[in-house]
Amino acid sequence: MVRTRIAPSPTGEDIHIGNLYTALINWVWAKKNKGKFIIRIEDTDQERLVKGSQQKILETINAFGLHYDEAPDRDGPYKPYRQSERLPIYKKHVEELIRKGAAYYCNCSKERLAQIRRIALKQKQIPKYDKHCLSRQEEVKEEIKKGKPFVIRLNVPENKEIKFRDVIRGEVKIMSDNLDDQVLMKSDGFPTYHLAVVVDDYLMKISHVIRAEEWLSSTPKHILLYEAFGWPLPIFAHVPILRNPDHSKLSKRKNPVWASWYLEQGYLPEAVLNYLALMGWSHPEQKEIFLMSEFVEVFDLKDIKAVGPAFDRVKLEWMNGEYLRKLPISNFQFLITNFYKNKLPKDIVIKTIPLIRERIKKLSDYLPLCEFFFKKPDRYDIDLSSKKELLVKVRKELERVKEWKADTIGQTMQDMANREKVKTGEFFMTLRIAITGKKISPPLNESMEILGKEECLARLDIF
RNA sequence: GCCGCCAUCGUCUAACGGUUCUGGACAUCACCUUCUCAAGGUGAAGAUUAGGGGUUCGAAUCCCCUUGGCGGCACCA
Repeated sequence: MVRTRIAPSPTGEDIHIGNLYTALINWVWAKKNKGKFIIRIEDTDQERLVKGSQQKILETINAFGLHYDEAPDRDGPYKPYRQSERLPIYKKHVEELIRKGAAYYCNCSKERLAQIRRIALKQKQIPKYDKHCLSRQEEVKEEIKKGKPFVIRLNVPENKEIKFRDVIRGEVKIMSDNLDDQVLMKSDGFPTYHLAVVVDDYLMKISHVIRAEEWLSSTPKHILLYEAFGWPLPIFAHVPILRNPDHSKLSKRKNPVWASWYLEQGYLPEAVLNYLALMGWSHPEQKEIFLMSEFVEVFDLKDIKAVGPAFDRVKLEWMNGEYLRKLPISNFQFLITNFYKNKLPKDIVIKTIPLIRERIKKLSDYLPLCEFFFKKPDRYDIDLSSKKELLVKVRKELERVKEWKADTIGQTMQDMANREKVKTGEFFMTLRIAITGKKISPPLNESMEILGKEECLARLDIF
């Protein structure tokens, strides 16, 4: 049984787009194998906890349509799915490690820790704990009994080669001497990530640990824990980290990173997911646009590349445009009215859609392009004061149009332009500005038809 | 600094030792279409496959070194 999981920390205002990418890969792999996709909230850092974060993260994952099987809000056979509710479990397991000699108590002061760190740095060595407390365990235990704060550390063996296989990267090797005696249990009684992740992944029967590359270097520590517990290793896959255009790690400064931002901008969830799927992976037939169902069909974990891809918002926009253009009109209408919180009159929106579907790349492009349908222009891109004479004539001409249809309006205007010896382009631009206020608009004749005769004449009256 | 991962057009990628003077997509540019902007169509430009050594009859593809990018080195995840 394939069981995958994402383990977000509720320390931000939403799920990071990079984490959404990891979620997608976990999700698709679970689906592909008819397995389960689990969400576990890793809230072991009490200081960085952000209120409402967990709920928002879950909400966003749902909004993107990544269905999950087990989670804090969904129950499941291995609950609870929030680490802060699993404290006794970690306590029990860390005690087992102590009995086995794989972990030990430490009550070194912050000052001492800082000092050995300083010295190591000065000697250009890896800053790591010097196992000072390991040789005085009995003493430490006495002090703990008296109420002195303590932590529990991983007892990293010396000079041991640690090897593991990563689906995406192949065999990864590292010498244990490069590893620190990581704190497993903090003085507040909460586990650190390293302990909690191993214990939970095992207890929750996670078959594939699919997470971002930033975890690659701490995986050896986790291997040590699996070995100490005598547990079999899950399959590891470290997916690439999404990058900014300059290839630095995707960050707030250079790109919007909260996943819901993309929804708020009017990107379609399917389009974002489709784009994300193309990060480090490509369709076997080189297709760029495909349904998630097809993605599930053809995806394979081992086909993901280990390179850090740049997140290109321009290509995302293109893809979103492709998705919008393929939408049936009724869906489109629903999305637009919904996007604008049902404040736009539906009947007009639906009429405008054929005019703008080829012109917008995201839902938020709609209003800037179509605002003139809902209200008179309050400013004009070009000063029309020199065109008054022409516009007065145009008004008279339009008034005589009996059948208020795009083609008759167009024909009438074209004839008039010819008669007045005004260049077609110039003529229509003048009229466009007068009606819409903008240099860029949907096709004019059709727009005028939608606006209606009365409204168009009214907009010309002011000249 | 140490450890690790990675390296094909500006960007995302294809190629799974030989149908490749590297193919596609986005972006760019030109032309066509056109009342604006798009969309669409056609085409162009863009990569001595980071550099250097090997292995091989043959290397973008395998190995080594260099360089560069990224990640990690917390009582954060």
